[in-house]
Amino acid sequence: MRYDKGHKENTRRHILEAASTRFRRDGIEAVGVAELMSDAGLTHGGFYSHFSSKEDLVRATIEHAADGARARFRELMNDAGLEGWIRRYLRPEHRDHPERGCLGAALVSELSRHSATTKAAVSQWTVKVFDDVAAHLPSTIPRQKRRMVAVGIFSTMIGALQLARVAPDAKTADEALESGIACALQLAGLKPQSRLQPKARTS
Amino acid sequence: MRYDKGHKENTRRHILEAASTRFRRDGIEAVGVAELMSDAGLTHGGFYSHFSSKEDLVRATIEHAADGARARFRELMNDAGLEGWIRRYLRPEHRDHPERGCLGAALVSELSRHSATTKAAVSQWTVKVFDDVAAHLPSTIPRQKRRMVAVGIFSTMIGALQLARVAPDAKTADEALESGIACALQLAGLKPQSRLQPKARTS
DNA sequence: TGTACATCAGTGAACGCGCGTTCACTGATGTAC
DNA sequence: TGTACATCAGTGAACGCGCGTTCACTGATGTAC
Repeated sequence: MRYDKGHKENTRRHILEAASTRFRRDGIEAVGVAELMSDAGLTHGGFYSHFSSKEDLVRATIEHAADGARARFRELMNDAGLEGWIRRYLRPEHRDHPERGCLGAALVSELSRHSATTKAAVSQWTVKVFDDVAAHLPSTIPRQKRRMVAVGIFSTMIGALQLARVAPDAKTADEALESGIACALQLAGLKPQSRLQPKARTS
Repeated sequence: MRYDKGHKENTRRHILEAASTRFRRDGIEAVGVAELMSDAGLTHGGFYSHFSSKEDLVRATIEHAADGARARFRELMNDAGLEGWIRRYLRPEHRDHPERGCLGAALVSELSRHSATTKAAVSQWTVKVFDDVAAHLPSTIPRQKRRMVAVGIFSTMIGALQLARVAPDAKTADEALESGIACALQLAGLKPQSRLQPKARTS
């Protein structure tokens, strides 16, 4: 068969989305190219007409996921503000479904061992997160501290989510999320006296 | 040859130490059993008289590393206090040498995809860290908030270290560490007005 | 309008390789007699 | 004291398997004439 204009680009996007889900769920190394292509409804041989190597796919997946994440970040920040974003990032559904969540939290320690090019793709995304968070901090945070606070808030969030994911029981896992929320809010200068329990939130 | 009493236990410890270093440097999945045994000066066949599987080694390595980490934590906490520990954890040497540093920071996102038994080993360690940190918080932190603050501080630290490790340039990487220190200290109620620069520290 | 050819996304067999694991074996030494 | 045997940590060849990557091929359709 011969394909529509735009067909190949569509296929590429399908592969990227399959990779994004699989990588977050199982880790990069644990997922094979053949498995991935089969998820996208294709056979493995065609992979190399889309990407030059698996590592190239990893880089492209990070960039693809970062674009999506940033768009969702902005939407949410407008709807629910910084506090809403923090609570949403650290809710139990996010902990329990890494395959639909933050690629950074799912893969950061694995990615730190990848190529400089791949790490640069991650870092371009984290730098944007820092900027976005800094821009939404309350005006009580002095200008020269905003970036530092933004980096600290995101460190707390990504760390708390990962600790929650290795917790062996619900109590420890919930505690990690709740502590992350309370501490991130405190750093942001929001509700320093806030209750420990996060509000129940739905998507 | 026939071996000394205690020889086998010694060999086991050598394997655990080789695994601990290699896993932190390259990730668990990237390191083969044969490679590991060769690091320990042995051939791969003998591996299974020490461990029932690679996953069993992973669990044992976490427990081994946790014992060492806790001993070092206590020593440092007595010498330098909570602030000293935070600064030491987030110093550039730790970022640049994961193979000699915190196993949790190096492997947490990979470990979240391992067996429940393995995750339980990680979590037993994190729970002890939380207890140790909570016990060393200044008395200004109210009793019922201490544990939450301890969890938040460690989340910030482990998150900041990982973000520093994916940073593509020295400036971004240093910023992550410095922000982590400043925010961890603020959460701990230590020097909320502290400078952004960490003190230069040596081992 | 009809025919021959070019295009090119996707197919699937095959490659060399390293993985985790198994197992028959080695050989130095302790023990039984 | 001397000899035969048991022990057991470690050896290294071999297993089946799945990996990333390559490549000759397919076949539906667009294009040239």
